[in-house]
Amino acid sequence: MAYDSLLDVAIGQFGERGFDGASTRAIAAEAGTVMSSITYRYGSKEGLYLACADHIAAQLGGHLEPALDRVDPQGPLDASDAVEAVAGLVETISRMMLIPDVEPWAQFIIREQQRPGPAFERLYASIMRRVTETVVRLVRSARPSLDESQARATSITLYGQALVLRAAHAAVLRTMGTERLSEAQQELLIQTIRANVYAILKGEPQS
Amino acid sequence: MAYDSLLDVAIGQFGERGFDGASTRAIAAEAGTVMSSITYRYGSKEGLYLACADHIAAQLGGHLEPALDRVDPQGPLDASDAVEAVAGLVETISRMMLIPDVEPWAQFIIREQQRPGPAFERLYASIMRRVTETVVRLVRSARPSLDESQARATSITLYGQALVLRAAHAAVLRTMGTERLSEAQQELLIQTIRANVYAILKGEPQS
DNA sequence: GTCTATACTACGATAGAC
DNA sequence: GTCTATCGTAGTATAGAC
Repeated sequence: MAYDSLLDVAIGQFGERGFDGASTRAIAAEAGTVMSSITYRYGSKEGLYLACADHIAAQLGGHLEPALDRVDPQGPLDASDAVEAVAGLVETISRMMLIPDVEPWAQFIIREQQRPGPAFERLYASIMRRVTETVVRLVRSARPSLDESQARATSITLYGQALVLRAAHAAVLRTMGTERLSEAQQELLIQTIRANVYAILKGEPQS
Repeated sequence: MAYDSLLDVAIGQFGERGFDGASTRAIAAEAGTVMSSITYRYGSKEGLYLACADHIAAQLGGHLEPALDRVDPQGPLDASDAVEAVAGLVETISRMMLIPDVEPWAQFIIREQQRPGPAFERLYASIMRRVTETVVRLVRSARPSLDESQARATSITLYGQALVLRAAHAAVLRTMGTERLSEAQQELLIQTIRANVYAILKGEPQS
């Protein structure tokens, strides 16, 4: 149990303070053990960091893979079914961004995106790639008039609407005029995003 | 000149490595001076950090205030003019996100958003607030059927489409299948965002 | 005003007790 | 396996030379 506790604490610390800023001593102390446990279990501070990335990827998978499985194995889709599928996926991602538990993961990933290293590689290969490629494929089904690049650009903007809830969390709170998002405010944001997905994917007559 | 150089270097280092990870010695050395200059000029490492926030706010203002001035003093707007104004503002913000010079500022701000402190306070008060409030006001003109909360939620999602270009830069590059965004790819992303703004703000008949 | 020298603290890693 | 003790390095801050 000390095992998982060490990882969870480390994700929080790395996310909050960055790789250099986080202290192995502080991580170990918060997890109720001593610094040399980290060396013993993970070899080094960097080993712990990579183990955090793998742990996050597994947790993200747990949240997203059920939704991905629901749309992934299917063949070519009817356009309006594809719109529905994208809206559902983006909603799932948006809801995830609002779960308190994912806050440390999100901070870790956002940090890692700014200067991607081996940890980002693992995250991308294990879960992010599947999410983006699935959305791109669905967007192409929803709007066949888009070419591959246009569908990829559109997918990025759809993702951005969910991402902003975490990446600019402080600004979101101020814009909504609160210190904590109420249930109703969260639902309003999610339904707004969902409506935008429909507007974006249906906004142009399909050829 | 050593003055500004110290700030620019510090913004890059703080953005990249975080407050704790950045070293005053390294910052001073990269700026061609010694660590004690920082103590002398800014009092402490934290004083330097706050000075960085003010410097960034001033630079952001230089990029955004001309566009804000263009739409701000006007009274109630025709809905389609308001849509046009929002599209122009979001485009300005999106283009800013893609300028190489703003990368260090963006990293600094994103970091600060994850655990906002006094530096975020300064950034928000001096420039971010004006941007968000202006967009909210324009969105309400563009879609009078939205109430205040809905307009705020919509504004957040519009901002998210620009933010993702920086906050998830590594994922954007992979999704677009490149290691650096070409001019054409940048333009594609911006035009996609612009089209989305139109789709979102015109997507519903106005009451 | 800018630098050198230094005080003090905390870091990651390792060796060895148990 | 888990802890204590310790090494070498690097951090911020300060005092004082020039």
